Amino acid sequence: MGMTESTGTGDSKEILTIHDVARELGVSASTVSRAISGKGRIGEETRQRVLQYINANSFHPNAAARSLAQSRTYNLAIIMPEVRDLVDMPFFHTCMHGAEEVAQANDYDLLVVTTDGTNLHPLERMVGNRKVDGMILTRTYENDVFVEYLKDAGVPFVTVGRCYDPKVLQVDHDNAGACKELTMLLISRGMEKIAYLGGGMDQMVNIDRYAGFRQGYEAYRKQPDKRWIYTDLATKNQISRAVDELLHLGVDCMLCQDDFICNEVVQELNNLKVSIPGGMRVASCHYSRLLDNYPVTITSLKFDIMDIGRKAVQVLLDQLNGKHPRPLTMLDYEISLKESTKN
Amino acid sequence: MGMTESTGTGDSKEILTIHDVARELGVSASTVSRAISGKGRIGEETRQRVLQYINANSFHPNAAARSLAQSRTYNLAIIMPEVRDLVDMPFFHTCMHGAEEVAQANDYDLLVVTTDGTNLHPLERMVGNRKVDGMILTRTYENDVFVEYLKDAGVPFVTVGRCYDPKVLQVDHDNAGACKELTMLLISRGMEKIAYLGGGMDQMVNIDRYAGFRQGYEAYRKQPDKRWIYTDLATKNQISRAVDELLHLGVDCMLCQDDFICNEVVQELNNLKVSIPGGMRVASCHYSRLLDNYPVTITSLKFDIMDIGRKAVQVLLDQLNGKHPRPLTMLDYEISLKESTKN
DNA sequence: TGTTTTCAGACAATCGGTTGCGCAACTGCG
DNA sequence: CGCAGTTGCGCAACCGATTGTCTGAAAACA
Repeated sequence: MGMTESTGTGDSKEILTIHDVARELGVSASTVSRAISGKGRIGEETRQRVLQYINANSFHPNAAARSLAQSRTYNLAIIMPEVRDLVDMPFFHTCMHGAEEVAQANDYDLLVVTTDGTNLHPLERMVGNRKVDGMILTRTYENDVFVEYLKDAGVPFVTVGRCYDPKVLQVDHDNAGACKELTMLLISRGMEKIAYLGGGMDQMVNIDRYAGFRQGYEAYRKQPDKRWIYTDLATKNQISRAVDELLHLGVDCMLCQDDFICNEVVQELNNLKVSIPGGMRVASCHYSRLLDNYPVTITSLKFDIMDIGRKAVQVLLDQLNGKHPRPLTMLDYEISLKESTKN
Repeated sequence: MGMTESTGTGDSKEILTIHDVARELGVSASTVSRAISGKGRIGEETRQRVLQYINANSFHPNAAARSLAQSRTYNLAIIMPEVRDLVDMPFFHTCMHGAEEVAQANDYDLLVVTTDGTNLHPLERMVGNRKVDGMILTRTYENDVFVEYLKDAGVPFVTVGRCYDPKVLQVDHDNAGACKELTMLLISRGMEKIAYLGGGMDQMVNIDRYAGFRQGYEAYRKQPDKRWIYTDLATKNQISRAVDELLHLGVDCMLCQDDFICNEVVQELNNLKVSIPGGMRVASCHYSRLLDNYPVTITSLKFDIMDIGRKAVQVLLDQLNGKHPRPLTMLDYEISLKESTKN
């Protein structure tokens, strides 16, 4: 009843425009627009009438038209590395879900873009396109091409993990601080000779963790022996060999840069029938499910990864809304003290 | 030299419009548009001149304007489950990357949307919004709310994995066929008593695999003993107990519904000091890196997960472009015959 | 050379919102 | 009762592409 001029087929795929709504309510399109946005002068009564109609008929303003008029897309892009190194992917994916959560809560949408880290084309297209209001870079290198490009294209963006340029918006966990605290804790528990097993020193996160380890020692005015320190581990074999050598050097504890290395270390110790923590103490600078498979629970640092994505979007939205967030956002961590370092 | 009327600040953040290009070349905007799209009447010479200018100045037509005019966004959405069950996430993420790959290759962008599988609001917004041309549903249930909603909203979409409605666009691996073939292969290798370890029978994929197992037996006009069959395994404990019981029943081989179950089975056999394949044969209906950790290599079915995402987008784009793809796309599999089933 | 056909390309309307401006009605105050 | 100030809302000009229609010139034909 009362359908004024619909085609009558009731095919349910009709999508309303702001003009339809206006006509139906006997007001002008601009009034409807103002009712929705809440901006401009509009009577409270009319506003409610419009809002009610809109909800009842589940009207949503056309995104393209809105974005053309406002020069704002309500889209963000998250730039992901290629699926090559599968070990790291869970990190990026978790991060992405965090980002998506906050984006959705703010009526933004999230575009995923995969790149090999060198090819600028996809980025150029998105920038020229104006398809997004801002971007999240999930992996950056020293003197990153993407960072440089976005900087002088004037596109708002935020990096996940520390960026070499301190002026750039960035969100990171306090890797250095966390590793320092963990190292100090181990020392305070009587471990004198702590070995460090790390690698991939071209990545910020690894640089920071290693720095934290050294700071932990320095805080006690001590120094680790050079022979206890590995910063170039890449393959499983290298890790096993390092474990062997460290056992011969008689270290008290093996501090592993990440869950992957820690996993190998524990397996190697198992192979060698070295018990944990009886024969050797082990700790990891990053927790993941990989460390759940052992009978002994592993002492580790816990970082909430989703939070990194959440915070990245929050900071980016602040930026877009003209607030001026501090460039560096540091996220909290948690030290999970378990059996593997009982002394 | 030769800059006609730029502001001269050279701030590099100026973004060209089609009109800028037109003015610069002394043609009309419509000519530029036609040069880009290749549609409509346009001289080859002019066309090249425009194209060249566009490339040189890396001009990209504004996405919002284009999408307003064409009623086409060149966006697709992929609907992902919440991060709850972490075991399954790699599947969805891999799938997503496949989708993104093909989308990008076709100048489409991919929006990620996370939902709990019941809340229609995000979907309604995207549909009303007209923010995407089509959607990919990564997880569907019996009588899925999303499927039903999209069907009668008339939005093009494709499901990853089989859908209860055969008319819906869907992409899946031939789970039933693969499991049938694997079962037959095992029987042909002399395994008479094959146990099946599965669970989660509310999911299409599990239903199909179990069906395939039965078909494999039927093809030989044989029947597995009821006591060899588990279709309700959920926890690690249940799996260990099943393994125990099956050992007592003296089965020849344990066929595991997925990598997760297989992992547990192998670990339990290890615990019980049962050697593979000496003491027991093991096969998995799904390969993953989980199965790489053992000294013995595991016979399994290999499905290329990225391919599912790729194919989903291809099919969806075909649909959008007016081709009429068959509703069901079956993807190929590979049987990886390894030591764990040597007889 | 005159007429018809072909073709390149300009003009203008359109997509569906947003927003500055102006007009009318209403308020309050002297 | 008159005038300034406020308020509610409509008009119309955008935003930057696409596309149907129209024109003028060149090509083809007689």
